Amino acid sequence: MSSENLETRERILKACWRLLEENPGSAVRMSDIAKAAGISRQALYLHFPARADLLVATARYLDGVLNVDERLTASRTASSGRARLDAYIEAWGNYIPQIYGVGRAFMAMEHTDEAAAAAWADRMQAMRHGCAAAIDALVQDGDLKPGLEAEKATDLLWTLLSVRNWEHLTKDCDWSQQAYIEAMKYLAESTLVA
Amino acid sequence: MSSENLETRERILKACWRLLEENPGSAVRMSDIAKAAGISRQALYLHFPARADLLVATARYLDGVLNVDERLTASRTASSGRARLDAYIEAWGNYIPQIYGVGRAFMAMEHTDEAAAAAWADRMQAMRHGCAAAIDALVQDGDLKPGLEAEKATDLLWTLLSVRNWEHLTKDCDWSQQAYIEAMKYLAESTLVA
DNA sequence: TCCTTTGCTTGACACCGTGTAAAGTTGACA
DNA sequence: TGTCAACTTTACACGGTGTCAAGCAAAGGA
Repeated sequence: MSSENLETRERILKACWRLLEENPGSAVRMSDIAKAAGISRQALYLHFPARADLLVATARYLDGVLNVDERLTASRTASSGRARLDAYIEAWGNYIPQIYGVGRAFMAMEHTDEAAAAAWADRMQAMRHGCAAAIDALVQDGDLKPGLEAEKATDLLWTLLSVRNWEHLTKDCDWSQQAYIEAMKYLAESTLVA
Repeated sequence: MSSENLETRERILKACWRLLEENPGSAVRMSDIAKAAGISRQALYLHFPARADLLVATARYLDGVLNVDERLTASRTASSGRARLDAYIEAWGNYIPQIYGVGRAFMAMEHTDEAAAAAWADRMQAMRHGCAAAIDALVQDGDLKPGLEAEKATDLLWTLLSVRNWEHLTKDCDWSQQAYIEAMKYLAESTLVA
């Protein structure tokens, strides 16, 4: 039964993920997810007491399936600060499209749901740590732009690499993923690197 | 009666503006606005058939009161392309905080309300024209970064100057307005100007 | 003076999506 | 046989938007 439980749970998470990927932005309701998972709406609430909880679980599930840690730690092995910055931009920038559906759902809820806002802010804070580490590597090499504090540089990189900016460039401006990555590298390099 | 009508309308718009400024992000309901304007909720619907219409009218009202055109056209008189870029960043960047309340309300509605999304997209498109004009001035001077197409440069500037980025830096990163303006000028100059 | 129109009020209600509550069904397993 | 766990069905409360209908008060013209 407990295994059945886990199977159902995973079916829910997969369904949630799929629906969010398919309709990024448009409202995906609890009833839609339940239907897609092949269970009743109420069974869904037995597994996840609130919509925000389901989103958080889906995000964690994605982290596991997509191997975030591995992707992002790859950038840590870079030899120089510059290389590390590039690797980080590439890793994170290519991760965004895969979490975009869930991220968009979080961002839509942010305005109304305190828990969702906190969960998303938390994930973005974790991303900021990656930015800080990349900037730190630059500092170690003495390659941070002169006159720029590490803290400010981190904030700038964090802002540049926001999901919103990715959305804006790839959706509103119709840029390719590759063009986005290259632009981010260019922006980061020309504003943060000595 | 017609003058009374206009007075009421303006009272509504002012109340709406004030409430959105005071509670940026938090939910401002139609009933809140009606109460603040000193009328019944239904009278509010007599003036504005839907929440989105009220937001649109409030935005237009702000444009008039705050003299957007004058602010933004000031940048057109700049002597050089570089100066014009700086002037535009300053004008728009200092305009953002004043429209932030309304903007935030629009952005919160974007996900659910088609009309609101279109209205906000329209306003942002107008802002893009300003970016395009600034980039064009750079091109005229032969000062656009070599290898960078005008279209791409416009998209980049448009993205950099998004309300989201202003929000991120001043709210999430706790930057001062001045620091924001300077950073934007720095980013634009070092990535777009030859 | 009466009558119409205008701008508003009060009160009720439908709709939608989230979340809660309660009672019933099914199958595994001791 | 009985219990428990996972799930189902049905029903409902709540909050916010938007609609509908009836009524009221004051301005202004005949």
